[in-house]
Amino acid sequence: MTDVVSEKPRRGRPPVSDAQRQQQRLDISRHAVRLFAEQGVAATSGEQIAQVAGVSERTFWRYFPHKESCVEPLLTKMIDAFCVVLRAWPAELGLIDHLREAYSPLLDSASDEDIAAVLAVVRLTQGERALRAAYLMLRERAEHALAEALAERTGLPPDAMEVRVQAAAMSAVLKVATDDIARTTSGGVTTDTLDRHREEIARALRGLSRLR
Amino acid sequence: MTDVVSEKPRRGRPPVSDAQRQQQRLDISRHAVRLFAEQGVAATSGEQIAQVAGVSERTFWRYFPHKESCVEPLLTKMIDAFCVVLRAWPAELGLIDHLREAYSPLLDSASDEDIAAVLAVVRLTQGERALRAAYLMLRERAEHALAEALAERTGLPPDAMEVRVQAAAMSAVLKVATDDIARTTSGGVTTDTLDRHREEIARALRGLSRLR
DNA sequence: CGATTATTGGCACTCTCTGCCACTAAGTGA
DNA sequence: TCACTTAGTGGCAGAGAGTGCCAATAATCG
Repeated sequence: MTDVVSEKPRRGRPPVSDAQRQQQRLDISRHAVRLFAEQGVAATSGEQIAQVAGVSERTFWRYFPHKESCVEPLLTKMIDAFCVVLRAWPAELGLIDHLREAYSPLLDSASDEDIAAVLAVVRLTQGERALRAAYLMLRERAEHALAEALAERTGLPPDAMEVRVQAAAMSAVLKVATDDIARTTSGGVTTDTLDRHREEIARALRGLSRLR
Repeated sequence: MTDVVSEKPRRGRPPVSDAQRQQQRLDISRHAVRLFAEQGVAATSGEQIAQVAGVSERTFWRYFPHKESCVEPLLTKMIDAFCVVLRAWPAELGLIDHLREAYSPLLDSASDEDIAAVLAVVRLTQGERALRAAYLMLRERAEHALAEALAERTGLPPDAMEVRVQAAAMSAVLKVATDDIARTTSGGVTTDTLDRHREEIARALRGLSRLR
């Protein structure tokens, strides 16, 4: 017994790969978000989402423990992308400059439709309390990721007060900027939507440091 | 018709005063929070809360549209108190100094039991997702109040980007500090629990301004 | 193919929350 | 005091959210 966990003769049907599961979730997510936007969250039943997504209601509830978590896959896609950018933040560069350099590629990594869908969700959260709550939970998860990136950068432990405070502040700034972009971007997503978002973030970060 | 709204011959049973309604909500809230802490949120049914609070289940659901909103009255009591302190923040004083002067009276305005209950709730939100979501929603409501105070102080409109950003950042700092206090305060509430909280906030605010 | 394990779908059930209606409570003017 | 009017309460039925359980199916290996 050289390795406790590797002792796997592996018989029977193998579990579905994690990537495939994520893909399936994302798929259902897109359907759900469309319905949410068209009819509102309350008026969209789990049964209906399952139906348009082509799965049984039972499996739908297995993929999403709560109805509102349908927005999760789409939103985390965007938030995770931002975290990747953050983690690549070189020590010698200011954050704003780094964003200007690295944030644009985000446009390429996601389809226009997904970006539009994400903005639609954020816009929805302004009026739908349940969605807003789910959204805030996701942002807090992102806050932890942000704290880790910050910790790595500064050498402090990720649960150090200073790290957590700065992560929380940056996360809050991101939230405000994103809300603003979502609110003011009514129609389709053009190339400069994300450019505007990046500049908005940069501006907000500058505004933050002016806090006395 | 000197006044459009005052034209009220007022017949029939008058509505209960707002204060009375709040009191009733607070009352139920205390029962609910105790049950939540003892058994967990999921294991506590609306029927049970209604029973120990001495109202019918139907009226309970009228007072609280969602089970988790039972924590609202207790939490807003604390958050509102902080907003009052903020609104009294004189222009010539630094925030940290102002807190040191004005925050302590909070101790007098609420009973020890309520303070302990609030901390218990915040501690609960660390493990109970549904409660955390409700908590974050409340904090966001507080964020708006904070933005208004900030706007009044600076003369800017409350929806100006700079105001919203700073309010969001301060709100986030408050959240982190409160989480920390709730986590480290295991037993009873002593006089210096809030003192520690105040200093924690002050320290966090200083840490915030060090963000580059 | 047969054994084995993962995933799915169906069914029944509990719990949350709402609409509706009758009933009681608390006031008004006659 | 009695009608009258309005507000709040409780009961009941029902839709929807979500879960546990089990049978059916799918995927893999020998």
